[in-house]
Amino acid sequence: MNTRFAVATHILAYLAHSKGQPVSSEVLASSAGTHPVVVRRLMGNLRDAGLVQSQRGAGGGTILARPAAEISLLDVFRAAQEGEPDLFSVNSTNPNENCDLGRVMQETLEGVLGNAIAAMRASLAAVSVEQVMQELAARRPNHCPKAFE
Amino acid sequence: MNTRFAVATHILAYLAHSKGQPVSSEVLASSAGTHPVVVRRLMGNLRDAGLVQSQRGAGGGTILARPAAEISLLDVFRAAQEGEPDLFSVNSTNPNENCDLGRVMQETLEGVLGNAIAAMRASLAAVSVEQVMQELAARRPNHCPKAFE
DNA sequence: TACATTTGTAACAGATTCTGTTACGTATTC
DNA sequence: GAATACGTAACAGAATCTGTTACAAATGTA
Repeated sequence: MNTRFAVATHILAYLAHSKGQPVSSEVLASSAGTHPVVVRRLMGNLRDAGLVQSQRGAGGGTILARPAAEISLLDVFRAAQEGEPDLFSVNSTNPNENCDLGRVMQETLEGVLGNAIAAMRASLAAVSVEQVMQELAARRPNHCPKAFE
Repeated sequence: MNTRFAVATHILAYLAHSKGQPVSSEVLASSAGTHPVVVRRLMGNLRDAGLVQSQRGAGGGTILARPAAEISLLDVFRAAQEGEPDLFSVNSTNPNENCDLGRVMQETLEGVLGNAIAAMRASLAAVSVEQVMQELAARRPNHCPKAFE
């Protein structure tokens, strides 16, 4: 699993914490331990998914497009992985041989994994960004004022 | 997800089908659509996990080390990914800054995903290699004699 | 014994992916 | 008009994955 999901969740939890106040990509990148362009790149996905709104120019930045309680981690996961190869797909080799055993194998495995994938999605859908933000705040009482305040 | 899981399942289903008869890496590779060395490399993992037994020399090859009904896809998954970075781990950046927000975030996300991962493992554990082999056989009545017989 | 077969393993190339970084145009505020 | 901040393209370095070659070791057979 790439870092997109963790960074996106980090960003959204931060935005949930600074209610309404636009946050710049530089501040978010500093908190998430990455580069501002990486944040802005991810932000494109979150914006397309309707999770955040950005504003250019001095004093600009990004805010949540809807209440943090109404953004699930499944929303975040889908937005972060949008346009990427499906993380849950069963990769097989076996291109277009004269035999379709590869395809049947892939379908069989996908059928086997179907229930597990649905369970994972349901688990992500049951947790909101606000819950994550509150758990983070609870677990770090007075640390790192620069990173998450 | 890399192709190891699919190839390993393919190999074991094949071995389950050719009961007791050793199968060479060349035949397995031809069926799985990959290279014999790839099969032998994977076979090292399956051997270490106690799922197969190999024999060198003329007439050698690989056989299942225990009945196919007693090998779950969770066994296969674990063996195939052994030594690889954990597929379910939440990768975050944030090395060793003065602040441990990255670690707390990772722990929080891993806590959130814990139930989903457990559900996925349970789903894999509930399916045996024999079931996969039978489903494959049922879904391809008379095709590809060279690939799976 | 000599030889063919097959595994075990190391080493490397090519492709792909991911992250970080630089660069620059555009929009917005003061 | 200047400073700020986003949006996006482009590229480099690292890492990963798969396929491939090469070769030693083991095993069965003539």
